[in-house]
Amino acid sequence: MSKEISTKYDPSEIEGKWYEYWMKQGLFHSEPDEREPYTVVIPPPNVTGVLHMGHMLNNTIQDILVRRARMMGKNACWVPGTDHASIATEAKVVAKLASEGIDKNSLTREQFLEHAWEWTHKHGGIILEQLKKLGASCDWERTCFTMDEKRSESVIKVFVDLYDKKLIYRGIRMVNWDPKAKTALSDEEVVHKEEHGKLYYIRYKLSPATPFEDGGPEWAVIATTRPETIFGDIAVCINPENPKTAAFKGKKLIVPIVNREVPVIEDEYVDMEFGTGFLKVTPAHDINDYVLGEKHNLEVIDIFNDDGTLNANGLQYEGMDRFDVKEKIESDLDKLGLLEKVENYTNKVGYSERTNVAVEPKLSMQWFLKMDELAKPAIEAVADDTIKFYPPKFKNMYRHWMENIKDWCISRQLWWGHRIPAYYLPAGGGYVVAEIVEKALVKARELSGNNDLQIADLRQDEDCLDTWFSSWLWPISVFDGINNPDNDDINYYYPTNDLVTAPEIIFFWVARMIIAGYEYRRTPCFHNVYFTGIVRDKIGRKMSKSLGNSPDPLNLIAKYGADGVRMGMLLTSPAGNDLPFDEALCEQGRNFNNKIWNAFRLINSWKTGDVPQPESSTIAVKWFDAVLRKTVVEVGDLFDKYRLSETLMLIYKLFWDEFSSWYLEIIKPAYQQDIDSLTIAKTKEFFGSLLKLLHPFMPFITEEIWQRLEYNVEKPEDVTESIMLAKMPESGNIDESLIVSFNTVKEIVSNVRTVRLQKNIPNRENIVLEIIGKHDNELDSVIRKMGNVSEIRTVNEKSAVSVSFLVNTTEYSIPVEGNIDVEAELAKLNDELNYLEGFLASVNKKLSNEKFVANAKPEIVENERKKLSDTESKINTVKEKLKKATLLELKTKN
RNA sequence: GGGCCUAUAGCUCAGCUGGUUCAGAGCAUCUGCCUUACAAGCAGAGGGUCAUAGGUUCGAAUCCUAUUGGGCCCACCA
Repeated sequence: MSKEISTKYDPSEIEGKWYEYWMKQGLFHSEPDEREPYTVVIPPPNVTGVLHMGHMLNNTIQDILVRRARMMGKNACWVPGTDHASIATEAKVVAKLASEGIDKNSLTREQFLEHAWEWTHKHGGIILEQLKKLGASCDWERTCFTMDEKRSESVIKVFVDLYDKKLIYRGIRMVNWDPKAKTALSDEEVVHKEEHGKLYYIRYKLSPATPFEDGGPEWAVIATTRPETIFGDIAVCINPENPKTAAFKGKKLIVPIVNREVPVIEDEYVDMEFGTGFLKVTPAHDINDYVLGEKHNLEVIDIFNDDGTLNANGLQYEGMDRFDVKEKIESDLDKLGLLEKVENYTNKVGYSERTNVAVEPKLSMQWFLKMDELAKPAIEAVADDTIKFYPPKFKNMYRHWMENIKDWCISRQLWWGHRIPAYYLPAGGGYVVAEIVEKALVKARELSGNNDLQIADLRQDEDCLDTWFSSWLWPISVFDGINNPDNDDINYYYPTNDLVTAPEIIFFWVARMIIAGYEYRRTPCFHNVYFTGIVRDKIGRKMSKSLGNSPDPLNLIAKYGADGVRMGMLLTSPAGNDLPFDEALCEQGRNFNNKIWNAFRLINSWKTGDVPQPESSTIAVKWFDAVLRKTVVEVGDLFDKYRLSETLMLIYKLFWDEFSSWYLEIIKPAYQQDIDSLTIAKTKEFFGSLLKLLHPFMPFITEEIWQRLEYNVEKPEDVTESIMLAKMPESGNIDESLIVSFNTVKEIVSNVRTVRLQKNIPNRENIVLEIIGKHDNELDSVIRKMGNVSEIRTVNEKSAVSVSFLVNTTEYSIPVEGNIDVEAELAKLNDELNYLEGFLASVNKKLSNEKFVANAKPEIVENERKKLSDTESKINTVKEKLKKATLLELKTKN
């Protein structure tokens, strides 16, 4: 190792080298064995996605947990994979086709899927390669895809199973319909825009069938933003509590133009303050009206074609576009004298993200999963902490949602996904559900009693399943536990241990996985859920592609190294809190890398010689050993609480402050002197322990230095054993008293340094330290070395010209040359006295308060008494100093 | 509108069941240093009425109530 080592740590070569080495050695791979398993399944990113800061954070945390578990002697297995993300991927493929001038609607399902697979193969898995740059220690041999063979089979199997359990049913539901693309949209694909529209006040005449006895009003006035939907009106609703509309209870009204007689119904849903208090009920074209309609058992009249024009229910308006009808009907109503007034009105209208046309609520037949029974064990598991949430505040949210859970609409009008295994018989003959079409045929023949039915007679449902319907099985399906519920992997690795994910998918994903876990394994699917925050930019905006405010993680890695970026992310991300990301944090991470690197350079440069161990080194070794053990305990506690930021900060301080600034400085031999063999051995051992503690956070640099430190090697091929296989340091007995007395030493040294700075005494210049009072001299060798003190002597009277300071109740004094600023000294002492006397007064006040002495716990009262005596003694010392200083001032003046 | 969370140094956060780890950490700032590991560094210093107003208590950053500000989730008003 005679080669010059750079003063700057350069991660660029090192990181790639070690990742390759780990892979080659198969260190990420796990097989069941007799060790305790530790399992994490990755939240599968979109198969065609690219790495963003959210992934960076999420996967860094997983890697930290996994690497630590591995070094704690567990058989750690982190299963990676990707999600087919039906909506997002299909949208991307549609857009790509459109850019080539191909309309999705012109393709058959098979043709489209061919394009989609092509796209998936081309862009798929890029993100997994990016994760490797980050250092993710996933078991890549186990990589899964939600649409690969085993996972698809699992999904279909579960669908059939739930259907057979009568938990899946078909039902009508309001979907967001895009009349231009002629497709249903998910809520996520709808953007709400403020729109300046109109509010129409329309007269609905009273039906002659239900007249007012004594000549009441001729009509009810109804305010609506959508007069074109009157063809679908089936009722008018009022609030039963509303006095303004009470006269119309039980009456019937005539829908204008349509001339349909509809009842006045009553429901609390109606806002008494809005409009006139009358609400027209159009169940087919408004979600709330639909709910009302269901509740009151109303007929549903759909008035639109798929392209947004009116159908036959629109009477003479049939074939016209919805927006044209709106205008036409306004003037027609006006002509009929049924339009009372029109007001300007601003409301929010949903637009299709893709085609930018107003979304039309539309009823359609969908598949649903009954949730209430399935949810029960999942509610309990979180409530009783069988599954723990970090931070726990999300328990409330979870419970609230789960207790009000609605049936899950699992069908999507998309092609990219798992096609629903339902097969329709010809001519309204019903349908059957089966894993494969051959089985479906058997069932269909049974159902119809027609043995001549052929596969070709069956028509498979066009829809595919919600993406989450495959991801909810993820912790089970990655171990093939659906298809082979008793295989070795699932028996060993399941339940998984920790899940790391974002709180925004707590319902989409986390809750449903828990449900599936109980339904298919009767056990929790994981024990702990760590919720990360949202990565935001400096001004607090969520990082997103559309805002363009997200740095490219790979660029950051190139700039600061993966270890640096990992540390940057971790420094500021307590569980569940948002992470205001700032590149400066990566800089801090990089700087820390450099610090570690240089500590290594220092130790590496020492030559071991046949010299005795200096007393200060003996002490330093004992002391650091104690501090290290103590930190190991604290690190364990923090990990148990998933307080990763704090853990990293703790190790950071251990390395930077305790190890580098104190320990290394104490044991550092004088220039060109050798170090003793005892100290160097212990130092390397300490450094190794520090590297191990740091490894989960900063895998690359720790491996690099570990190899050089332990084995003096430069090439990975020379390696005997990776740090990944090393055992985490253990705590053992901690010499607490040494830590305490060392802290006093630190304080003394720090004061000495302050005096040097204030009095312009260069560090290389020796000083003498005088002690007035009680002092334990066991650690004096450390004070000598760190303060560059030539002599420490106990005196009764300190030197006349000196600067002194107080540590605990002992006064320390440094004789200085020349004059000292007595006035400043006096002022300082007076300040100190004032403070102490004020403090004393407050302590006295407490102690003279009978209620305090009577009610407070004895140890607390005792403590106050101790404070009292300590403060009194300090005051005496300060007064003494003041007296002398005053004398001195007089002397100098004379 | 319903529910949940939150407010502590310039920034990001600790501060556990009220009382010496009660006002703390890192970063940033300021001062002095190119000291033979590291200027991506070393040594030192300053900085907060713990959002506001009440209350409980011998004692409140900590518990309660209200107000204000911030955030999140759900439902979204014809």
